[in-house]
Amino acid sequence: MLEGKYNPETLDAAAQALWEAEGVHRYDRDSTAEIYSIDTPPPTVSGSQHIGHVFSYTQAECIARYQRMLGKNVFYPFGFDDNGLPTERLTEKEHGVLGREMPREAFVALCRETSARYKKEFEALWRSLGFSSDWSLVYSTIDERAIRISQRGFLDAYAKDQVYQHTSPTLWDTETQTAVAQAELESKDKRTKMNDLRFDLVAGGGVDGGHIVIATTRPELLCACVAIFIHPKHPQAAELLGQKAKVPLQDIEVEILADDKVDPEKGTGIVMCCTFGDKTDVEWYQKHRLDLRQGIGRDGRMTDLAGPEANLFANQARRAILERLTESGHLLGQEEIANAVNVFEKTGREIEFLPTKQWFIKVLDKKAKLVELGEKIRWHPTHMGKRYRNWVEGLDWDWCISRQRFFGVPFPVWFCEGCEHVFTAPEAWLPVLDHSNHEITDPCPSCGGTSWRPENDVMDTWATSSETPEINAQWGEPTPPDACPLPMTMRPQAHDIIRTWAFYTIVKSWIHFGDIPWADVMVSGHVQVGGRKKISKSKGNAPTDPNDMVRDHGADATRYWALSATLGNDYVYSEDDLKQGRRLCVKLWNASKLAQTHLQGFDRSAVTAAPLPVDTAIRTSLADTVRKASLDLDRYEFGIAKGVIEQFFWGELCDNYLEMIKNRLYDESPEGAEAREAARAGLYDVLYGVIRLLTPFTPHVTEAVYQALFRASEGTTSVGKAPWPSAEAPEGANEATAAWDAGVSVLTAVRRWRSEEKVSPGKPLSRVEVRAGADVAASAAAVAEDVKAAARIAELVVTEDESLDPGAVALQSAELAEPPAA
RNA sequence: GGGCGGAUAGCUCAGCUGGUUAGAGCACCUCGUUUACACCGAGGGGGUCGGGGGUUCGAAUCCCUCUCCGCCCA
Repeated sequence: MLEGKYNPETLDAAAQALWEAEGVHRYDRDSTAEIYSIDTPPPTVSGSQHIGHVFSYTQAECIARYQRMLGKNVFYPFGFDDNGLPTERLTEKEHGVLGREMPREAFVALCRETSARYKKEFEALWRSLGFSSDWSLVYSTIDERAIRISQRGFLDAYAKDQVYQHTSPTLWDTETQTAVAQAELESKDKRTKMNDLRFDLVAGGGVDGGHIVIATTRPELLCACVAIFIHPKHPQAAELLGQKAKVPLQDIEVEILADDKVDPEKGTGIVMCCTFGDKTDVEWYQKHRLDLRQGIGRDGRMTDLAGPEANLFANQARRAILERLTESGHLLGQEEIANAVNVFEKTGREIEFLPTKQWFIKVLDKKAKLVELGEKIRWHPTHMGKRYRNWVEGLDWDWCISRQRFFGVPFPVWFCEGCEHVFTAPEAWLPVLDHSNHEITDPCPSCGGTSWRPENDVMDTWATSSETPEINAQWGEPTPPDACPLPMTMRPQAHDIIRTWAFYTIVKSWIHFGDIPWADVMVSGHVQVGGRKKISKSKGNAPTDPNDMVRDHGADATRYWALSATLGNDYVYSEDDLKQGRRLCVKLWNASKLAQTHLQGFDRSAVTAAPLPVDTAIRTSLADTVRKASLDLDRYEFGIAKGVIEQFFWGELCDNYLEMIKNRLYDESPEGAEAREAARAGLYDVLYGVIRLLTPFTPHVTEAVYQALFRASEGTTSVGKAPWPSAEAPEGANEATAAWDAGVSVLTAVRRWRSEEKVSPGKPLSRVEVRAGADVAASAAAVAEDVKAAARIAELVVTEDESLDPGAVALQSAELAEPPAA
């Protein structure tokens, strides 16, 4: 029974308890139905979830529910991305420790504890929103299965020659002291000084009096200067090429070389090359086979090469050496400029380039193939595919996957101490959690040595999260009890990580299977706050906490908000949407309570009465709504679908149909029995239809209605397992709809008259005459009784007026009924 | 500088394979408690669809251009 007012607090909990107890959302491993699998993004366990998570995850959840109601076997797992740097940094912050300053085992244990705690919190939020995930399929990227599959993925790539180890200048973060990948960079505008420095030219044995001027933002790197470059077409090129210059304050003479990468417009058109100030330096170092003079160490401090500035951090060294350059007269000028620098997204620190040995996955050699794969995938909205393509085409580096960190998936690899030959773990050893648990008994096949050194680096988080389809499919596992086939059906994710998560996943899938990882990608937008600002943790401008949202507005209203956007578009947070969602739930609750009073003891299967035109018309409208909503949901446009459904429910079912059938419903006389039965059947059908349509959006309130009014007769345990309603129009749809339209036109005319004349809708009218256009005049009679009921008219006269448009109605006269005697 | 979006009512957004007087919700104004619902109902005001060109019988919709905003890259 539906009793009292709509109360999401009790109703949400009851629905969720039912789903849990009945296992409603279990993936059915024995089913032969078509599988719809979703590669859910495992949220990063890095502190707190914000409303952006609720926004995008709910959008995918809506699709899961829709597909399930279409009869598909929905594989909808949940995962958590808890390995890697984000968890390390959270743990370091919470415990006031530094991973590199404590024993590795102890730090890893702390990380595990931290991630387990947050995981619990995360799961509680998703459950409170009514997510229809199969919680038995949950994974975490640091659990044994994920590690095993991640390592299997690495070994597969290694065996296929898709992974290599290489010492080269690598993107390096000096705060976390690890290599990072291109995708983890952000560019930031910084105010800095461009310094004009005098470099004296040397000829023969010494300075000959001539000099050149070089502009640099990084004078601290003078100690690492290895060459000077000039554009071959620079006016001074002919005279300077082949000469040498003395680096100010350093005991270094470097050659002046030509390269067309020098921008002749920038600075003086002559630049120094240091190892390494930026990416161009790296390119020149490799192309011109320059010396290596490493000025900055792994910890961001200057090396001994810096002389007096050794051990200072780069920015301190910059100040110090500028003082010395001023004193020595080498600093000729300074200008404040805005300079775009690359920083590591996790720390905000400027990236350095350090020559270190790292593991790389080959991507540059397969750009064309990756573009092609991207075109095989259906991107929703389509323009997101262009972003992927744009990223792939702009790649400059292979994918560096090794990190000099602690809490991550170990490389299942050892090196021969004698010859650095690589030993890879056999399959039976996976997961390799601790290298010391395994003993290599064979001698090195290359040098015969017997001493092996484990690889202590760990894999970057993305190296594992790029394997989520494989983790879901339980790729390579001995007995896959609930695996889904690959490629999966759909990947939901936000647009900012197309360049990372989507891209890396496609790379891995290509390497492992030569195929796409999923057929569809559903790309959601971001939540913004007033003024189209990005929500960011650092600004602390999140309008609300997701848990508060659910608590204050209910799960369904929260979902309603998230499902009000169009796919891929950023959406400004608005509390109005939450209120509107709540209103919809209240409306559905109240309409259902009305239905409940009239459907007591009603047996749908025993109905013999023929439907009246309005009953057929509302069924027709329902079918049309189903058709439209399905088309939108098929293309992942949940927001449009929701609008269509809402319009049907509120604007047609509540505002007109319920009003029109009220008299019939309340009429318990024997003469009215048949008309009443037809009305009850109509009410039953359209309400049952509309709660099913709304279930992907507001599953809790629709579940309450289903359990109270439909479960006994329909049989299915949950509305979430009920079949999606049919889009097939009933017999006589066209005539009925014409009659309905005529009736609504008359009804609207009477309502307008009441409003203009300030006559309460409740006051009965004894007689109303309207003039009507041809169409209305022809059809109105068929629905006259129901219109009279809704409009509270005793006698209705419709006269055709050829001067009116066919669908128009003009009220001619209306008479108030005598007020009842006091 | 390049790529991709966006700019429509006070606010948040639909509409954009060109075609009746450009829509919705909220907000605002007027009226009204009928036995599902005042978290309601009825009615109403409010927009030269960012600016400027062009194509067309006809443009919010297509083309060009400019301005501003967001994301990604350089």
